[in-house]
Amino acid sequence: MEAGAFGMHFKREEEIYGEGEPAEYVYKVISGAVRLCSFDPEGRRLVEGFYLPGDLIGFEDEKVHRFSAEALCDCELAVYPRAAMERAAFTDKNAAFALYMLTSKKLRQTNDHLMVLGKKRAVERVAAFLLQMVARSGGDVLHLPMSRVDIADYLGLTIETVSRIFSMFERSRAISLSGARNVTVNNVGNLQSLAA
Amino acid sequence: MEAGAFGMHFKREEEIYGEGEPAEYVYKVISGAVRLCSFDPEGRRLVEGFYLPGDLIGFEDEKVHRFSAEALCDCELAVYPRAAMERAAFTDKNAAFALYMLTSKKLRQTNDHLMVLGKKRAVERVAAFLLQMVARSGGDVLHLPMSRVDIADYLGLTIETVSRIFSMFERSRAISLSGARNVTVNNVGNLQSLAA
DNA sequence: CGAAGGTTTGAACAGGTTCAACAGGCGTGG
DNA sequence: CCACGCCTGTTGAACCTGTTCAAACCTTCG
Repeated sequence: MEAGAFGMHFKREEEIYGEGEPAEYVYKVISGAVRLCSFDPEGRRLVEGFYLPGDLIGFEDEKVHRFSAEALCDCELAVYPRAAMERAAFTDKNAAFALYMLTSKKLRQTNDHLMVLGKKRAVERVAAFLLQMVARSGGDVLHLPMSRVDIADYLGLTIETVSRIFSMFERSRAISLSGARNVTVNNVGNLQSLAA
Repeated sequence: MEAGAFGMHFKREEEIYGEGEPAEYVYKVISGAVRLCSFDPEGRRLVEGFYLPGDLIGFEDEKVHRFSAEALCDCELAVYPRAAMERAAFTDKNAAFALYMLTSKKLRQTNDHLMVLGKKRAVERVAAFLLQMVARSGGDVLHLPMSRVDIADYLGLTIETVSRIFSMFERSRAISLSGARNVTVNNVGNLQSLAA
């Protein structure tokens, strides 16, 4: 998998790959952050997820990307030709097994997301989102790389609802805000009980 | 994969396996229908999907089932020991690749479900559900094996909303009902435009 | 045949959306 | 380096979709 890898830079809001394009490469986020999203026939956008350094994208598709990938901020990616990976998966049992494990993990994450969109109220969704960011960044002080629109489209809500709930959390001292994107989570337990 | 397979029968509402149980077997639906579901900490139930003859369940988990599987009606399943499959996946490149393809397909389905729960209105969700049933049964005359509660928990709605929308579709002649579970889809195009 | 559970329907309610106006921060250019 | 302008985010109020609560109606299964 390391063979043939090369680095690539993308600027803020730049498209890494588009929905429907042939899946030629797999990418690993080195620095920065990426969002995956897709549009329904009415043009409504769903954000599938956010990807931080260490995360892999582009492998979940078989021939064609079912999401578009966009840089949330300037970022650096390692790029792997997909053909080589497929070939490896087809001949090397370890590669194929690794690919299965990867897809299986992605499926697990998607199922969690499904539970959030299917059964949680707005407050629970936002709390779950913040907890997820805390867990992934490994600290209580967050600099969110994504906008309110991105969060809303990820949680199946509107920007107004997300914004209101951020404000509500700040009033209840569960979080502190300094600017819209700098969030300190003061009380993880509090959020956990809100996330249900 | 065929080696070591055996058949098993389950009665209506019987549990095939439970959430959290070690994933010892993989099952293929031979006859009848199955639902996969899981519960959130508050006890709210999400139905992950419905499985009809030919469908495979239990393979998407690594060690422990993340869903429980229950028989919607009396049904017959082919059972494969999971250990053998894992072993095959670990040693046989074709088996591992097949498992990857299977998981990848499941992931694609889950992403579609995600779009429905994240971005569709109630009418669109019910229309999408009916269209999916038409596509899978291969005919316009459906006998739904699942209750309104199951449909509601699958679509992230309440039984009342589902029931009302079925009635609405009947009034608009898009479908005909004879009993709650016998649905004839009269106008697929109509539903498609409603599903957005 | 009768009881129990599932379904339909109605009416009131509420959470989240929509529409609208304002505030604030950030980047850009002077 | 500051000021301006735009874009993002916040807040408010009215509205609407879907929920909740409640009652009647099947229907199906023992």
